[in-house]
Formats: sequence, C-alpha cells, structure tokens
Amino acid sequence: MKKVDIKEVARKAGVSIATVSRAFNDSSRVKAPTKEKIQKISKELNYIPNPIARSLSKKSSETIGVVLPDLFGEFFMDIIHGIDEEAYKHNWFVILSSSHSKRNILETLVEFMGSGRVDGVILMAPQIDERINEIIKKSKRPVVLINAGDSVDINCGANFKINNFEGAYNITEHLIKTHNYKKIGFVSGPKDNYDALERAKGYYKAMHKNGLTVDESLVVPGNFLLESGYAGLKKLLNNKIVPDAVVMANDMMAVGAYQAAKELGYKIPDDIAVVGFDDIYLSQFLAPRLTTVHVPIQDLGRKAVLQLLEITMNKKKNHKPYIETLPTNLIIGGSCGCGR
Amino acid sequence: MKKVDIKEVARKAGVSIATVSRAFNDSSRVKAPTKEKIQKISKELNYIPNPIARSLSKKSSETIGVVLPDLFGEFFMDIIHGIDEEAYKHNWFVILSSSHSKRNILETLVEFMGSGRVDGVILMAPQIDERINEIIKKSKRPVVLINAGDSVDINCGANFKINNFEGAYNITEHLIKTHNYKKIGFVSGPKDNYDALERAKGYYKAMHKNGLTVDESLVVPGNFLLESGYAGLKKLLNNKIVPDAVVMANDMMAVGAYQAAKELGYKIPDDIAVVGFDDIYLSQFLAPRLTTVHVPIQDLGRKAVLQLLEITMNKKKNHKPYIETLPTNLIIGGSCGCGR
DNA sequence: AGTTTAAATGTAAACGTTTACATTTTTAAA
DNA sequence: TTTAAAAATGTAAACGTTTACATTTAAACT
Repeated sequence: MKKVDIKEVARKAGVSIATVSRAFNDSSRVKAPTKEKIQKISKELNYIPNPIARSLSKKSSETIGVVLPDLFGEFFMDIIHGIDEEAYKHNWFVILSSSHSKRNILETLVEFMGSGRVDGVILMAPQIDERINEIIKKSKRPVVLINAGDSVDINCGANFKINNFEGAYNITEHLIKTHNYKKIGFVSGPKDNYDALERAKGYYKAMHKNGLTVDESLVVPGNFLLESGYAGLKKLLNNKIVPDAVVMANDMMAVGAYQAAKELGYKIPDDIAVVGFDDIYLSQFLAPRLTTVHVPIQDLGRKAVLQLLEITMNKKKNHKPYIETLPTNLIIGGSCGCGR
Repeated sequence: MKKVDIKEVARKAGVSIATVSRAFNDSSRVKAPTKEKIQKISKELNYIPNPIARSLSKKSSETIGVVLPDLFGEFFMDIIHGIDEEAYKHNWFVILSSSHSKRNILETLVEFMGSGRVDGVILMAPQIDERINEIIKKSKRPVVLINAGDSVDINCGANFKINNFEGAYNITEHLIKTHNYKKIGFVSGPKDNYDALERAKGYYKAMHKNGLTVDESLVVPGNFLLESGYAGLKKLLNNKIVPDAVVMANDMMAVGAYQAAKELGYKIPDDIAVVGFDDIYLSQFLAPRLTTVHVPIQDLGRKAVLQLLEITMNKKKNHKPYIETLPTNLIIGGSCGCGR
C-alpha cells in the first residue's frame, strides 16, 4: 500500500492537481466526465486526500475538541454519546480530552485553541476560573460551553445549561403540593458547584413560595457522592426535627440515602420520602423506583455540536453568545409516596 | 491574538526558523542561552508550534484513533476512560469514533489509516469481517485490537482480550462446588458475539468437568439486553426441569432476571441462584448483591494505548502481534447463595 | 598561530493540500 | 465565422513546520 498523493492521481488522470483537488471539493467547477475519471482513478489507487495537509491549507480541520472535567460516570458518557453522534452525522471528528487535573484544562484549552488541531471546542468546566475565561476571550476559535454558570456568557459562542433551578423547584413543590409534606430536608451538593447551587436555590424557593420555613437543621451539606448521601440522611434522621421527606441534590446521594434508610429501619416512602436529581440509569432499579428529575444530557451534547458547527460555518464576527437553558422533567417513582 | 508563527519567533529572537524548531524538538542541538531566549520569546508571544504543520512535516500526529462499536453502556465508558488517561499521560491525543453503523467501521478505519490523522488505531470490533481484516492487513499504521476474537491475530499489532472462558468457567464451578447446585441454567449472549461464545464455552466446560450433563432446555438464548434476561429466566422457571441456579451471560441480563424472579415470586438466592458477568456498576446495588465476574475494562484501554505507543516508537517492522488475555476475577455477592 | 574537529546555526527543500490568478477551451451571440 | 462571455483547467504560491545539507562559529590540538 504505497503512498498515493494528489500528484499521482493527477498524473494518472492526465489533469493537474488543482483539478483533482476541485473534484474532491467544490465539484461544480469541474466537468462531469473529468470528475468521473478522477473518482474512478482515486478509487483504484485508494486515494484519500490527506486531511492533515488539507487542514494546513484550509486552516480548518473539521474536528471538534471536547474538554470535559473528568471522564467518569454516566453523565459524561451521555454527553460524549450526544456529541459523537451529532458530530458523526455532520462528518466531523471529535478529539477528546478529559481534564485529569485542574491545570490540565488550561493546557488542553491552549493547545486546542492555539493550533489548527480543532476548529472549535466544547468545554464543560463546572466552574470557570479567570484564566480559563481569559483564554476563551482571546481565542480565535469558537467555544461552546456546557453547564458553565453564567459568569462567562460574554466570551463564549454559546452556553447550554440545564434548568437546575426549575427542576429542583418542581420536585420540591411536588412533595409539598401532592403529598403535603411539611418538614422537607435537603442534602446539598458541593458548595462551589454551579449545578448544586441552582438546585439548592430551587429547593429554597419552592419551600418559601409554599409558605414553608426551612429550619437550619433540615439542610445538610453533601458532595454529590453516594457516601455523603448516606451520611446526610443519617444525620437528618437523627435530627431534632425529623423530616418526612428529603430532597437529595443528586441521584447518587439518593442511593446512599436508600442505604441509610434501610440500615436505620426506615421504609421509603412510608417513613421518609426520598427524591433525587439526574435520573441516572441506576435510579430506575431502586426499590421503590426513585422519583427524580430527568436531565437531557445527550441533548446537551448534541446541541453543543450543532451550535458549534453553525458558528464555524457562519463565521459571524461578533455574534452575541447563544444561551439556552434546557428544561428538565419530573420522573415520578414510588419514593415520593406516589402510587401508594 | 494575531497569529504568531515560527518565523515571527525566529525574527524576534534573531535566529533562523530551523533553530527555533530545534529548540522545541531536539533541544540538545541548540546552545543553552539561545534556547532560553527562544523559550522566553515564545512565551511572550504565546507561540505554540502548529501541530498540523508539524504533523504534515513529521508524518505523525501523536494522535490515536479509537474506533468502538457503539458508544453505549459503562463498558465503553471504562474503555475510553482507560485510553484517555493513558494517552494523556504520554501526551497523546485521542480521536474518538464510535461506529454508528456497521458500514461506518470500515469508513472510519479507512479514513484513519489512509491519512496522517492518526498514528495508530485502537479498534474494538466484536466480530471482524473480512473487509476490516483486509484493511488492517494493508495498513501502514499499527492497529491494536480489543476483544476481537482470534481470527485476526495475524495482521494486527496486538490483541487484548478478556478471559471470558475462564471467568465463566470459574463462576459456574463456584455454583457447583461451593453450593452444590446440579441443575444450572444458562442464558447466553448474541450468537455472533465473541465474548458471548467464550462465556458459553466456559459454562459448558465447567459443567462437563464436574460431571454434570447439560439438558438442552437449560440453555436459553439471550442478547445481552435486560429484556432478554427477563424473558430468559421466565422461560427457565417455566421449564420442565426448573434450575436451582442460573448463569446469565452478562449482568444486564441478570438484572432482568432479578425482575422476572421478583414477579414470579421466586426469592434469590433461596429459590433460585443467579450470577452474572461483567461486574457493572449497577450490580452492587442489586439486592442481594449480584455474584458476578469482574472484568478489567479500564486496563484493557490502558494496555492498548501503551502497546500502541510502543509499536509506534519502536517501529519494529515485522513484529509478531502481541497477544494478551487479561484475567477476570470472581465477585462474590449474595445472589449465588453465599453468606446465607 | 594554524589546523582539525566539533558544535551551533542557517538555507532551502520537502510534507500534501487549497486556491487566487492566469490560461485555455467551450458555448453563445452577433 | 468571428467574438465576447462563460466554463474548465492549469500554474504556482501559500499553509507552518521539520530536517538533510551547507555554512559559520567555537573549542581543542599541534
């Protein structure tokens, strides 16, 4: 399989390399018979235009860089799935880089941006610090953010978010209005996490809107990990004011809560109702099925790609960043008390 | 942030571009003070050598292409995780492509191989057909296979597999020797899937080795999906010969089996023991925890990368393909009857 | 100091495309 | 036919590096 380049094809076809190139690109400018001959010969020789050379010349690579905080959990799986699927549909490639360390986000970003390696990047950084923001601002290439808070809207090409607030609000209100719970606890996520913060806000808002005061002791800190959900619920169940329901800031912690409840002999939802957030795969297998908030993660990935392509195509200069907040929806299981 | 290239740096540093290039590559050949000056200036100008141009010139991209059958389930997550982690460690990039269709595997492979886009590819194709095999053979670039059966050992650079046979053998034998089950059923995976076949073999072998005959009706077909596990167990429980234990060819089907058992009022493991294969995340949350076979998936990814890098570095001409079969290990839960 | 050798740097030709611009061929109009 | 306009093709200069090979500079011997 010796190397075959455009010259070879041109020679065999009796045309110039420009014609060959055109045959592969803007086909309208080359006569049909010529094009056919070139195609035939290319097939024979197994010729594929070298994408590297092409990128160098065109200054674009038809490749998207994807930078994710850490490659773990189905959340990221789904994002990647969405991205990959959409990118493939449009014949783009995806370069993946999960940021194995904080510092690495920067590095990768710089590497991506500075070079012709990618035409744009999809960045998911839970909280964007100043340096990252700086890079995005300076960058020639479009950046589409996923779930990145609002502080950075200005510099990016687009920012897709999940409506965490609404989701938390709705599920909390469900507990209040449908089930008439009064003492509703909350186990929060990491303090510096954008999603976590929004979810907390949603919980508070729903409580207040419905005339319920939130006792200090009803809110305990968590970190999105199973163990902290476990510890969180235990703490709540040993509280002076024992809640009759509890909102976990994500499903993993809800799983921990299930374990804690079981251990302490509390039945869900009879002794205590538990709800989560994320609708992870696992949640449907819990008994009773977890009531939670579904988050359209794959959509997030897909939309990010589409937006990035759009920006890349249109080359709009000083486009306003496009901001979209995707809605969530309530998944009713048995853990809130429904279907009792 | 206007473009800054090697010429710009060279000019500012008062040296030739060759020196700049050397300063960035084989540093030993440029005098220390010069190098420092170049580094300083590069930093000032935010210069990063254009990887595309570099690739074109060097005919290598420090990028690995990863082709996976489909981007779904944690199995693939783990593989990607392993690959990404190891690649990052060695400063390589990863281009991802899940093959959204059969035909696409070919396309992607050709695209990857023919061009300078990647230096090598990691391919996971459950069953490799002739055309794929052909491409691998012809290819200039190294291919490392993951879990691809043995038919293709000849052409690739390496082939990493999971010891499916051993895993299935061991878990079946565990049921026999530790628990003294005699009527052990089996729900198989897809007929054309390499892993599935090996697992089936392991089950049969363990049965025979321990003097148990396998009644036809004890083996029912499945397809690795939850539903088929559900259907599979139901079928077995309605059998003339009702098994006292059943080996599911993977964990997802075991989850289905749990649902079927529950529905029919069979208690696991008292009425029927169930074991799985894969040790998926979910399996630890089943009640009782699923007894299963752990598969070192991340290792698979990591090893594949390492091997690929090695091949790329050493440029061994006609190296024998490196073949390694990774061992599995038994995860004992309550579903087999242990800890009763 | 002069000569040889080694180290540092420079020059210019790749690498395989794309694409303005120039030229030729074809088509249409006069 | 001739000529103008349009379509097809060709020529050659980018794109930003790396790297043989050539040249200069420095170090090490006589």
